[in-house]
Amino acid sequence: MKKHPLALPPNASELSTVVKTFKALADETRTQIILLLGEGERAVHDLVEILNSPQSTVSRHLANLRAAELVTTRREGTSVFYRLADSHVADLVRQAFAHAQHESLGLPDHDLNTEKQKV
Amino acid sequence: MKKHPLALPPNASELSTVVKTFKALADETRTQIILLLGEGERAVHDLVEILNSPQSTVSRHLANLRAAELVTTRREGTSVFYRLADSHVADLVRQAFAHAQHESLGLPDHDLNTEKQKV
DNA sequence: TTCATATATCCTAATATCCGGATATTAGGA
DNA sequence: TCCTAATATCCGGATATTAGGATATATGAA
Repeated sequence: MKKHPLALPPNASELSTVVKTFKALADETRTQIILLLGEGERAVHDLVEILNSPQSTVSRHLANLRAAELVTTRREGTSVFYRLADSHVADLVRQAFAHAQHESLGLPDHDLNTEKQKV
Repeated sequence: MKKHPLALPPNASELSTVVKTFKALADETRTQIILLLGEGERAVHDLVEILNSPQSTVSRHLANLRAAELVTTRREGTSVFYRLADSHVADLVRQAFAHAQHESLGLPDHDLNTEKQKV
């Protein structure tokens, strides 16, 4: 497959959307929620139990993901079920994890800090 | 293709790494830098010019990306060239952009807010 | 050594984000 | 209507992130 040159000035609106997505995923609890929802929808109280975190906290994170349009809700009685808005997000997170496993082969690069130890 | 169940309790260290990566990408300037480096290495002063942003600001963002181990440096004389640490990050960003383009088909979902307009 | 260029880091104020208890809000049942 | 379970939102304090000018550091040349 050819390597796209990544058209330079990225569409401002797209860039904004992308950054919002990354912001939404830049939190352990939220990333965990995405992983969980990758297995199927879940009611809030289930997530609260699984994550073992106060209800208000979980709800806040869910609201965050909702605002970023990464998840969707469905109400059934008094419960609200959350699910992924689409499969792409889960793919993104999976890919990030795949990459996280790879790393570790960290040749220290040019080592900017220890440039020359001032005594 | 089969759907992986996404092994539940994600390895704590991996989760941490993933979140660090997302945090690093959760900024417009830094995402733009990654896009630029996706085309090849660049010296800091070039990035400063392209991004039209103060040198200290660009350098700070580069340090951030360096800390997240997403980029690598190489010095040549007084200039420092930055490049992607590996191709995965660029893939991740590309994928995020692809997703950003897709969206827009936003059926309002269950619309939690406008549940019932209190007058 | 002195100077100029290119970078990195320091410092401070402004913002943003986070947590979680307290308090709404909503739905359904008695 | 009153009560309870399930959620969402509010609030205030703690922490983190950001921007950018000022300053320090590194490199090469004169």
